[in-house]
Amino acid sequence: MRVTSHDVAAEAGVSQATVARVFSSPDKVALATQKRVREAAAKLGYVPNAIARSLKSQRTDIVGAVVPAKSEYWQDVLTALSRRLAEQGKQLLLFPFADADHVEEALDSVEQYRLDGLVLASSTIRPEHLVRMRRPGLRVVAFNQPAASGLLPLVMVDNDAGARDLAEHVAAQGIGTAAFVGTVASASTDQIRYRGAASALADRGIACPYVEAGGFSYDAGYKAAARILDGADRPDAVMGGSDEVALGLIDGLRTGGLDVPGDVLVTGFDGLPQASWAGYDLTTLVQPIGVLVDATLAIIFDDARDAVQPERIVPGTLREGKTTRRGNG
Amino acid sequence: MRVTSHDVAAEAGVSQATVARVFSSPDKVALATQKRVREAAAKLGYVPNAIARSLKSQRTDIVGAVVPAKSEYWQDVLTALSRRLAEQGKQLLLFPFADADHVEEALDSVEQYRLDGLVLASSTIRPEHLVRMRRPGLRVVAFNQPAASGLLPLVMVDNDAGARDLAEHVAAQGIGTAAFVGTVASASTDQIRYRGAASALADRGIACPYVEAGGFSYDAGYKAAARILDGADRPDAVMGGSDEVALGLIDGLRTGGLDVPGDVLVTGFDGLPQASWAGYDLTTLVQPIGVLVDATLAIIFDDARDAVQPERIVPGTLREGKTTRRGNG
DNA sequence: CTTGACAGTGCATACGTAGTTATTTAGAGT
DNA sequence: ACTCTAAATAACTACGTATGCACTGTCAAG
Repeated sequence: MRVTSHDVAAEAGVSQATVARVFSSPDKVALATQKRVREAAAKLGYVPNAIARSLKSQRTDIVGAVVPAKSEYWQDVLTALSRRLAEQGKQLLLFPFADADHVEEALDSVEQYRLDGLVLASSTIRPEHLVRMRRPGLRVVAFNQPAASGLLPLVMVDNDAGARDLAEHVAAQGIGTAAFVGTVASASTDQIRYRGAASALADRGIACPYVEAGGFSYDAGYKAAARILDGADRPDAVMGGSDEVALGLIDGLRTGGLDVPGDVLVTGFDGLPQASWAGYDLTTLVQPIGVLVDATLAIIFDDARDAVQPERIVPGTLREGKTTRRGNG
Repeated sequence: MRVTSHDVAAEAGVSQATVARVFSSPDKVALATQKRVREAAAKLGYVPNAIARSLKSQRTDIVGAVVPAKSEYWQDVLTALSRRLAEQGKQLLLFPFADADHVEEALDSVEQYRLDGLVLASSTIRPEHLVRMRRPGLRVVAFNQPAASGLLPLVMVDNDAGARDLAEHVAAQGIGTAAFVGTVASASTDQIRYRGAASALADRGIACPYVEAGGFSYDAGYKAAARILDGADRPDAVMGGSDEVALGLIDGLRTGGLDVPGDVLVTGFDGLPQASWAGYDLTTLVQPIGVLVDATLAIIFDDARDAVQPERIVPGTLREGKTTRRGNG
């Protein structure tokens, strides 16, 4: 049998309402009474029931996150998100989906919970799904999802500027040709990153064809490397659409007998921990995950309910690794 | 204003009870009535309130997981866990903790939710914390946590057999000396893995001193490599206490000028995706995460409430990579 | 035609809390 | 001593659903 606030009230000789106040708004209860209630609670092993609290208060103190089940990048985001929430006494409820076709199911279960907020991650969530989540009383934030612009409050890294930074850095190493190996062509982040990079390279007279890896994974990058090796003219630099793809590219190119960075320069995007590993030391654009997460939570918990959709574009940081360090210069 | 089952009932011309039954036990409602109710629900945009359901039914359909905030291995476990739960219409609530000293806080918030089950992950959770979680009505399972044996239902990979398999495999490559680089000496998995490996090696007359990396991370392994390089007699093989540490070791040894596997063989433990990456191709013991997760959920949701603490020890699989492939043989 | 079984439905209630309103108590001013 | 006010507490209700119980109607067996 669970111990309820009524039991504690009886033990302490006060009303249930007083017990509730001790745990939710202690400043309204006399100090002596508080002490008595807390002692009774401790004696009986009372713990407030969050479910009942949520039903009454219409706040769950839970933020949901709709994320792809498999992705290194999102793991880091979720870690940061859940830690920040935990600091505020809130929790993170996961709604993973296997692939784009299963997003709908995840969203169905989201609606059952009266979440305080919802983070929509993954650029593979389609616009019609995004709009569907616009419900009164639910603060939704699209995370790193350019396609949500104008539809939902949005927080993302500056993909365009980041891609340009990377491209300029690569160009400065004195390359003649380049290639961009994207993840999935339909992903909106992919498109922006490619356009940014291609545009910056074009300004320097360097062509940059687009190659689709066909996935967000290491494997996709690894396989794409083979296609680049088989191609007629090998580029001097390969820009990966994400770190995962870039790491696969590096291993794929090296397996094919090329030296990175000796023969080919490689860049990534995201700033995964693995990108910093000594075996790769990848030049990449590090996303300021902490800043992004803070901005996300600010939108969710900000009392000022803006009429306009807030949109936060946060700059990333170029991290120079040895994958773009040519020769011994 | 939220749409409730009462609103739907009014719209469909039935009682609230019937609406509730349509969504929770449809077989008790006539098909014609069901259709009418569902149409009314669709028209009004009704979605059952999971909070209220939980309060009444005393089931949340939510499983909690107490996990360390930073760890590659647990990410994979959580992914598998949340996917399996999603298939059953259940959700995963995360309770991450930064380090062992913050476990208490995580457990405090666990108690507020009336979870259907709780997965305690991480070998750094202390026994006193484990026991505290034994509460009526809450199904707790210790995941890969040997120290929980006898205290809580337990699911884990066979660390001892796995370590022996790895050790025997390494020994078969014809090594003379070895070293075991553990993660954190106080972790119970670490101890079992070391003893298993050392015992198997001792049977073949190979000594295997223990080196503590001091952490579960790549960095810890990377730094431990320096200590091995500085040591008087360099071992022919280094066994990592986990894949993360082993990957750090490899890069650390290579940075120090050694060839892996040419000069030193390296093994890991866990079977991380990164261990299969071509750049490493680490020999490791792959944990059957799917089996472990299934066993965990079976304990949580099995109606048969055993008097005895169930204990499932699942064998892992040796994965031979090139880090233990000597020369060209 | 009666009876019993049973599917289908409505009524009423309870889950445990938070907040609203009403009541008591204490303290200060004259 | 007597009001007046503010603080502290109690009584009560609602949050939205699930479920036991009672009731109605249908159908088959006797």
